[in-house]
Amino acid sequence: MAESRITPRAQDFAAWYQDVVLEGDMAEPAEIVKGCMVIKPNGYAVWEALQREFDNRFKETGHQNVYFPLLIPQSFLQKEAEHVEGFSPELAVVTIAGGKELEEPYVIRPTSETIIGHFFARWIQSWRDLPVLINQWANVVRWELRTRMFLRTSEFLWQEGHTAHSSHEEAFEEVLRILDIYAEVAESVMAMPVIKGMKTAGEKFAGALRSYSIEAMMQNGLALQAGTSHDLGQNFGRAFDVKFQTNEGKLDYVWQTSWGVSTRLIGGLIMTHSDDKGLVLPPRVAPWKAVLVPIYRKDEERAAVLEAAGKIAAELKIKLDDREGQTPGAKFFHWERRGVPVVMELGPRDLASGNVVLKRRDTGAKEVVPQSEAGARLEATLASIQQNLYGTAKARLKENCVLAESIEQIEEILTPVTAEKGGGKFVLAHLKDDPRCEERLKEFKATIRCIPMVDEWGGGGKCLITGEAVPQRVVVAKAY
RNA sequence: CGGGGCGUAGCGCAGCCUGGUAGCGCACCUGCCUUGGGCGCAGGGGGUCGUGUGUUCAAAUCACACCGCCCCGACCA
Repeated sequence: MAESRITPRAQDFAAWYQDVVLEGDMAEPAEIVKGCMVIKPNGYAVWEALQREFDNRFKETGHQNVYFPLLIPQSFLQKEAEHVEGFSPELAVVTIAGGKELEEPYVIRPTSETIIGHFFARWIQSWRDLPVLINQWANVVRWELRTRMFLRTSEFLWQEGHTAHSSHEEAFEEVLRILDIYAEVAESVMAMPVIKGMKTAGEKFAGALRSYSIEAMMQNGLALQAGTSHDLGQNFGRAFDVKFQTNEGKLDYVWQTSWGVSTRLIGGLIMTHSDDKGLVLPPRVAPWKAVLVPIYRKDEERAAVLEAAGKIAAELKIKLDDREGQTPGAKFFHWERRGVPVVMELGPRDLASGNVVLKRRDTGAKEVVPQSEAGARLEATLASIQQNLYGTAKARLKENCVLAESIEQIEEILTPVTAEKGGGKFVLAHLKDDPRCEERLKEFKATIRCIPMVDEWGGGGKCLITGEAVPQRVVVAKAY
């Protein structure tokens, strides 16, 4: 009967996640292409919603979209020492094209700093050419050993912003401006609370001076890096000879930034809100805000109900599920699994009373409202769902941020944590940004996720490993 | 890439040990009937048994190799 094929979260979180993705019709593994996935309409529509939100904000802050080649000469990667070292293991390389071995192989872009650096050098001569503020929506390939749909696949979709500035101050402002945009979209659109912070030297982008990220907490307590913004300093400017003449007539290398969010966000969205019944989508990213299911027994009812339902659906701009041969019950389950925020019902009883039934996905609560107020009630309910999802996620994040005063205590908190079993926490502890600390944490598979930009955890102390004074606590967690 | 599991109809599985030419449930199609949380009955369609090689009179079944997926580990958005 009403048997959910979705593994309960408490039983196996990793299996639950996969079930939700599949049952929610978001994506499926591209079993013929290793480590890749097919994003299905219900999943791609969420990506399009996110694209719109980000793209609008990028445009509002002066960025323009561009497109650079998928293939990058292999030698380009090697121009920045740290960059090549960081990406080499995961590159896919094209060595043959047009039936002939290439003189110089192309790598399929894992990210575009290098090829963009090359063109920046051609475009930029004077301080008057700066800043350059561009963004591209693209696919990238990083050969991953272990993949999970949306969270880590060998090919994924993202946006990568690349900017060049005449001063470090200006570049750094850009880095933070973008990080704010990422946090704002995550929280207000995706209803996914995040912690903004700086990455440690060991976790930063290969080739960057400093990296910043937003870190979200999944329902199993694991951390998910949901967006990154990098201060590249002059590293790529030097590597690609991107020089400009200052207004004092001197030559200097440009100061660059790069920043990105990917389809991984969808994985984060799923693991933040969904439940044992399946996908739960915040209204602001849901492909369908509401679906109307008509209910009827006899042919006379059928005609009347469908006519009224069609009118309501058209008026409210929602989907009418008028498929034949499916019972209403089957339809309810269908849309529930797919995360539709509100499912409305209209049957003979409602026709007689002039009402319509609204059922919200997050709480499962049903409400009967007059048809004349349906539009207003729907809007209010959607707003309430959006708020409720954020509130729940925010409360979970708060509850699962805990303090620790020794490395053993951190270990004790995080050791039982796994992706399947959950139980994860964000442990706030005094640790220095130092390889010795990260080595120790690695023993129990935890990492310093970030050094929060806003310290809500009581300021400085002594590093639990090195004993040196540190200005604030850092976030330690197990992560995807 | 190492360890473990899996691969048979769209999905979930049985059959494999003990070789003899493929079956069940759901889904799908047709008809009737039903429809306020996964209706029912009757009839019907659909499978290179992941791929390849080998053993054999005969391979889903035995052997070897490869591919893919899932979980665990090392590497990462």
